[in-house]
This record gives sequence, C-alpha cells and structure tokens, in this order.
Amino acid sequence: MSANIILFVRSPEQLTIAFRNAGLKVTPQRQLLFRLLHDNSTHPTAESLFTVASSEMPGISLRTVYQTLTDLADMGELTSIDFGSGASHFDPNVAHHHHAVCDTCGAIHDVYVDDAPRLTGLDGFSVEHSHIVYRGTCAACS
Amino acid sequence: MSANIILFVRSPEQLTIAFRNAGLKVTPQRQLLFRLLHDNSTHPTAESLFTVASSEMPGISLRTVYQTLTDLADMGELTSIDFGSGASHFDPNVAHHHHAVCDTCGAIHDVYVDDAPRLTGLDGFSVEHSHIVYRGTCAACS
DNA sequence: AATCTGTCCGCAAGAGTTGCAGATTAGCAA
DNA sequence: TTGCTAATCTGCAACTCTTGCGGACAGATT
Ligand SMILES: [Mn+2]
Ligand SMILES: [Mn+2]
Ligand SMILES: [Zn+2]
Ligand SMILES: [Zn+2]
Repeated sequence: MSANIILFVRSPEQLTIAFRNAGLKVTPQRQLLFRLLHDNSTHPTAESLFTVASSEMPGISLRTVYQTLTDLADMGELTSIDFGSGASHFDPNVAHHHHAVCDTCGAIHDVYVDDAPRLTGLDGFSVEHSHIVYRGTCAACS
Repeated sequence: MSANIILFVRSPEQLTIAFRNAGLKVTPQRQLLFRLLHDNSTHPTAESLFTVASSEMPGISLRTVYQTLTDLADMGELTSIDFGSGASHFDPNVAHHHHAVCDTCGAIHDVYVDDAPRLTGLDGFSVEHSHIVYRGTCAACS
C-alpha cells in the first residue's frame, strides 16, 4: 500500500515564518523559490530550479538559488541528495523515504518501502539512517 | 555472520589477460594500478589511488589513473560509486553488495545484507538493481 | 630503419559549486 | 514615513573533480 502518503513539505507561508524566526529576511527571490519547492517531487537540481525561477523572475541569480537551497538545507527544510548525475538534487520532502531512479530519463521517484534490513557483520558501526536507491526503467520509458 | 566472504576481485594476472584480450596494452602504469586495486576494499578515489601510485612510481600521471579506471569500469572490472563526497569512489569488488559510510572519518565498508525490500507502489518501474547506503559512525570513531 | 598504433603526460577546458565584494533592500526604529 | 543598518543579491572569480586534446613516447610490424 502506498496510498495516503503524507508529504512533509512546508508551505511557503510556513517557510516564511521559519525564515523570519531564524533572523533571515524573506525576499521576493526566496518567496518564489519557496513556492517552486512546495509540493515539488521532481527532485530538482539548482540549475533546473534556476531555469524555472528565471522564467518567472528574469534576472534572478543562480547564486541566489544555491544560497537559498543551502539555507533551507541548514534549517532542515530540505535535503541534498547526490545520485551520481553530476549535480546535487534537492528534496523538500523530508519524510523518511527512498528513491527509484530511471536510468533512461533520469526521473527520480519517491519510494515508500519497508526499511532496509538491519546492518549485520559490522560490529560497532552505529547506523544513523539508511537510504535505498533503486535503479531501472520507469513506466514511461518502458 | 560475515565470515568467509568471497571478494570477486580479479588478480593483476587476470586483469592483464583481460586487457590483452580487449586489445589494450599492459603498461607498467597499468600493472601498478592492477596491483594497487587487487583486494583493495578501501573504495579509493582517483586522487587517493594516484597518491599511493606516485610513491611507487614517481611521475605517473593523474590523467593515467583516471584513464585506467575508466578502462576497468568499461570492462566491468570495477564500478564507480558516488557517495556525495565530491569525488567518485572506485570499487573493484563487483559482487553485489551494499555500503556503510562513516560520517565522521569517511570510511566506506562493504556490507552484505539481505536485498532491499521489493519495490512497491511504483507500477511499471522495472528495477535493475538496488543499492543500500547506511550512514552513521564506524567502530573506530565511536 | 621507417611506420604504425596505442599509451602517457601536461595542460586546458568543462561542469558544478562556493567565496568574495560592491550595490541593493528588508525589517525595524524613530 | 523616513532613515538606518545588517542581511541579501548579483556577477564574477576561484575552486574541485573530471575529461578533451595533442605532442611525445614505446612497443610491435614491415
Ligand atoms: Mn524524495
Ligand atoms: Mn564496496
Ligand atoms: Zn524514465
Ligand atoms: Zn569512522
């Protein structure tokens, strides 16, 4: 069963409050990015976010996109994941989950499965968390 | 239980034959790298391999290390894995396995556990393979 | 010996990301 | 409102990792 999945993505309004509470200013650039990230399950790169943001706010800087993503990551509002594509992908879904990556089109899907098996055979290693990456071909590419 | 793990790492002699069969030459630089990679479970980066290789063969080029690693990867004798550290790590252990990464010292340990749970909830996605990354603190760093 | 083929190496360039500094602005206080 | 000030934005340079390129080089073939 994968129905009724709750995505723990903060709304732009919530992020606005969080930023103000952290002593950070809420600029038009940041508001735009908050909006573009809300309920965004595409796992965008900084560059891809920048492209979308630019169409709505010409002149916004790629540097600002990076900066805002870093701020959000520092606040725990999103995570940065490296799937080996060269660029980091950003995930505003901070709920514990895993990923399925299509080797054909590069699409990254959220996956909710049972946790990975307990780590055995490495005495003394204390596991903080585990991440499963499934690779293969997505439905659209089959 | 983690005893009696068989590491499927080809010997320098086997790699020599494989290279000749592929029409590639076996140079002193390549022989050295074959040797450094044999039974190497440290998951080195190109740079770290280069450092070790340089101490034994001063003058060897980082470019040659990259080239040889690429050749080996193309032949399926090793895999390249990105753990998000910036540099790619190379793994001459081509047996199906997973990894535990220490967030403190960066050590990467091979892990043999049950496979990840079957992917559900993504109809139409055909899984080629899965990779589990455990993160935490290794015994030495605790 | 001349040639041919593949390799090695240094260097430049490409991709992604971060540091920096001057111009600009949000948020607050008067 | 107005003005102040610290935070932010932006463009650019620099940095890391990796790959492209071209000449030097080495081993094999004629
Ligand atoms: Mn996700
Ligand atoms: Mn391994
Ligand atoms: Zn696809
Ligand atoms: Zn450690």
